[in-house]
Amino acid sequence: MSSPSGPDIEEKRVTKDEVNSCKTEMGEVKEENERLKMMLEQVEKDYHSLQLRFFDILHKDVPKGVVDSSTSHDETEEPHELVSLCLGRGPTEPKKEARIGNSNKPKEKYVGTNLTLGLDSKHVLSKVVSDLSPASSEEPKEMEAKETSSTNQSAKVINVNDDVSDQMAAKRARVSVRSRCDTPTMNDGCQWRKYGQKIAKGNPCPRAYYRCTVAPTCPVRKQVQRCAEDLSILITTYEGTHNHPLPVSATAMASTTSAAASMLLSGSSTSHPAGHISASFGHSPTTPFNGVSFSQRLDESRAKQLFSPPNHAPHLFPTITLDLTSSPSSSPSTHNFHLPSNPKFSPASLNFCSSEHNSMPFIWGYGTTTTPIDKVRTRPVIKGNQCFQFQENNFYEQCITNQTPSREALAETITKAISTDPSLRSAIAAAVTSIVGHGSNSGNHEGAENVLSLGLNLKLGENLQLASTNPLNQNGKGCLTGHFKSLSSTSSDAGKFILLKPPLPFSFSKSSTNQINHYVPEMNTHH
DNA sequence: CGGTTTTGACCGGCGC
DNA sequence: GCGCCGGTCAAAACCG
Repeated sequence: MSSPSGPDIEEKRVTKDEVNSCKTEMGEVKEENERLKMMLEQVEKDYHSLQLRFFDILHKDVPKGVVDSSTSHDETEEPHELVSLCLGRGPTEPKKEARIGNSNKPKEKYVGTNLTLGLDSKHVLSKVVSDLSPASSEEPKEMEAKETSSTNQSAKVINVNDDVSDQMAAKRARVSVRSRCDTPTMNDGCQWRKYGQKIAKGNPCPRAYYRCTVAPTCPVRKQVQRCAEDLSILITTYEGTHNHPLPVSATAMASTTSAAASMLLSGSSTSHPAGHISASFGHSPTTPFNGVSFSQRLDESRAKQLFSPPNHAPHLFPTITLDLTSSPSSSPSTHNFHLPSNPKFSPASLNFCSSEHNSMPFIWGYGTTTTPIDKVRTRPVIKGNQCFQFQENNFYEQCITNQTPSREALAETITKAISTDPSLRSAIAAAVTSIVGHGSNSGNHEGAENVLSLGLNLKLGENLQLASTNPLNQNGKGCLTGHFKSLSSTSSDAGKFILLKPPLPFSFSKSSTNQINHYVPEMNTHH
């Protein structure tokens, strides 16, 4: 009783060993944190340089008077509201636009500056959106002017850019999303009303036309059609600009498409004025690296093969396609879409492919339809919305097997990609700035570091929380319904989960497991 | 009863 | 000028 027995000593040794191992673990974690900090700093630097570049480009390329008046105003008019989506331009009625466009020969003047597919938070995002496209910042104003007819500022903007906006009105960017989906339509969180259906030439499947009914004046439309080559693939093409706050699930979709669009914009307006942007993430053979592969290429034939929206009329608008279909055993190029391409506006293409998930993958920010929290915990690397798909499965495996070099490799690869790929940078900038702006406007001056971490934007999360209660979001059908329903439902975990998911197309993770452990409790504070 | 879907008609652009 | 085609309209049907 008095002297410690053998087992006791053994226990002490064990605990000492445990302590030591914990210490070493702590050390490793610290090192990892340092690495991640470095990575964040690098991304931050890239972001800032990108921002500067945007300003430079704008000052050079954009006609005078287009940008300035629209960027610095009415941000103070409204409190920090919900993030709303701008997909293209839609201030005027389509028919009117078409007529205006005809008179002005818009097709010859397609430039990136007039394309608006960006987040349109009334002030948060104006910075980047206006950077990407001056028209975008004036767009909501035009709409407000239409609706209220009393906003002087809006009138000013319209007057200043009358010609420009008229031309732009006829030149809207489109975002086409290809996804595997069994249901007739993909539920993207918005409320749509079907107003027409046509059987397009070359595709036995009818094309359905939908109009956004969240707001009566919302000009956004979408077309839904199954791919003739693969009926399991649903192609949804968005066109127009929401002029109302969006439900949470819609913002997720919106930011995804807007990021893709900004990629299109930057690519078409700066680097590749004439052309095809075909950025492929996930299966590119060019830089396969620890399961991470980035590539950007100007491969016309491939772009045509893969990404041309099916049977669309000659594209009056530049179109970017997000390919969310997966091709588990082969590269996306094994999809053989022999589709007409537009001679005037070649489609820009993004390919977000995962190697395994085959329906609406992380692009929406939720890796799985079931118990996302559990997934996060059991798969430590997942940061939720890794929307530029880093072939996450391979990545998981490596990380799970403690191949830390893969993380560094990832950081390196990401950094390289960001620093060398202007399109990617612009897309990232759009996404990041949307959060930065939001955070700063709401008094959270934690900066880009916060922005770049996962689920960091609490203010945004709050907004989303409000939005998630929006009954408009209850379409109850579509292949994303499972995601969004569960995420916005009252069921605790899933609902909480979405609140901290920034509806962004990008997510940069600071760390792995421990990050998430911090992350999850934070979510609860908003519930 | 209000909102949505269906579906044939209509319109405009484009190519020949 | 004509026909083809994509996109939209709008009345009727449908649904909760």
